[in-house]
Amino acid sequence: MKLYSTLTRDKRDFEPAGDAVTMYVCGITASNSSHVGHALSSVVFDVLHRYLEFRGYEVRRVQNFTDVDDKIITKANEEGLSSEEVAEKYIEEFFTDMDDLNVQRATVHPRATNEIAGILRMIEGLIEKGNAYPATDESGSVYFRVDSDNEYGKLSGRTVDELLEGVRNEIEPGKEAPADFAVWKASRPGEPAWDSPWGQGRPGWHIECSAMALEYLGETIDIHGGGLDLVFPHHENELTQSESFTGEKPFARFWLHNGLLRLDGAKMSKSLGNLVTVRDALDSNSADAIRMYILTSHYRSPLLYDEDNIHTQERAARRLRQAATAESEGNTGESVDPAPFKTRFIEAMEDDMNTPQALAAIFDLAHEINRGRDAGHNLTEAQGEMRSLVSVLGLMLAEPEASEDGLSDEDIDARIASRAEARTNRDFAAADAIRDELIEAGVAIEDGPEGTTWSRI
RNA sequence: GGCGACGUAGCCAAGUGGUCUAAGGCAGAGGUUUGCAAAACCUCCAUUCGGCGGUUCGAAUCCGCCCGUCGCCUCCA
Repeated sequence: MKLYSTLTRDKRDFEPAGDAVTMYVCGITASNSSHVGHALSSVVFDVLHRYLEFRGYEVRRVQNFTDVDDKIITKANEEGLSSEEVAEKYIEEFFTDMDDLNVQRATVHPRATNEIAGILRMIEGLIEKGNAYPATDESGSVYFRVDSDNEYGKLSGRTVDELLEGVRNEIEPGKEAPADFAVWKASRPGEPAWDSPWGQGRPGWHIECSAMALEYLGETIDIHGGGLDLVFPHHENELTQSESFTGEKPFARFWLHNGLLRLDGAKMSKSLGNLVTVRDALDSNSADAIRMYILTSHYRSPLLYDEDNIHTQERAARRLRQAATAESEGNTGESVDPAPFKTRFIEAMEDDMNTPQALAAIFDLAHEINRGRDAGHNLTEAQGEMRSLVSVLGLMLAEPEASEDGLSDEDIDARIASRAEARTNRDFAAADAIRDELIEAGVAIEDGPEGTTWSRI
């Protein structure tokens, strides 16, 4: 499989260094409900995980939670809760959202606050090696000395000089140089805090990920993933900390970054106030439609959130569902051969996870199955293969469930029976009225040779 | 200001030197089927890839300029 790495800026053949693929994906900061941008990133790496397993690899994926940071503390103060309670609430919500999106759990979901010991070991090691130093103003914070790594900037393609050309560079007291960043933050009274050799404090954001990757995946990991907005400073800092601490390079063999979701032309983010939460999206769209919308564009491209465009995927999803459940009307002895479509699917996925092409192959297979159905060919093998390929993309092709205020299955069956009677009596006006009523209630019906079937839409 | 990405049919979106007379989805048109529909199937739907030049036997794909959109440089998937 070829994958594009942000570090080398090209596509390269990917093989895991060890027996299992080790993958670290940056998770959320548990200070708010997850939005569709988080869903995008999670779906992308979920599909990568599923595909690698489909190709026979064992995958060890770690996705962390940042459960202590300034925003969580602010939120806790606003809501009169503890930091832990806020984090717990949004972590649970994240899992519910992701379950509903059919995103599989990572192998491990570590939380920063459970990893303090490893974080402290790492900071102490960095100080010993001269890569970090306690704040010069004795505040109790610890900073990473960017100057100690002459390769700093290699991931984001920036030099320290360029970074300093940024508009604002307030030099925090206690820093030796403006580009240095905190690995340990001294806490103020009332904030969550842990004991350390430098006093009470909490870990800096970047060091958490370095420590958790080391703890659960080792000194060198195969794939590091996250949103494109994390390249700088988060991943740049994580990289320099990890390589400085372990002395092993590379920290990550492949750096994968998904393109960002935009809304009304701007990136979806809390600070801009243009959020659509995962829950909002799931309230008006099926998980399959949301996943298909994400997967019809390449993962590295930016994606514009558009409710109408997502909704059109419902119809596309239905098309696949129909093909997967179609029943052949004859028995010619011939079978629909899925092999060429499976080959196309694999070739597409092998090329830096080209899910739009992979989906195109699935749609063509669906087309072939439908043709085979009309021709009376055997569909069993093709439909089995189709379900297998579709599941690599995490699509469920499930019938929509009955909504609480909708008609029950029994109600629907009863109405269809009345309609059948009306049709037998050639009272088409009455029959059509029942059909319109069912459509209004979200039930589509189909008259076939063996009677009427229905499905929720 | 610095760094970078993108501009393909009505809409979404692959493709990045010849297999492109450009995938797939949605929408649309005609036909088969149907009491009528729906779904399905068949056929059609960009001589063209923001504009203008250039390189090349050959460019949507490379180079230059221009126009337009967007991202990062600060918390962010």
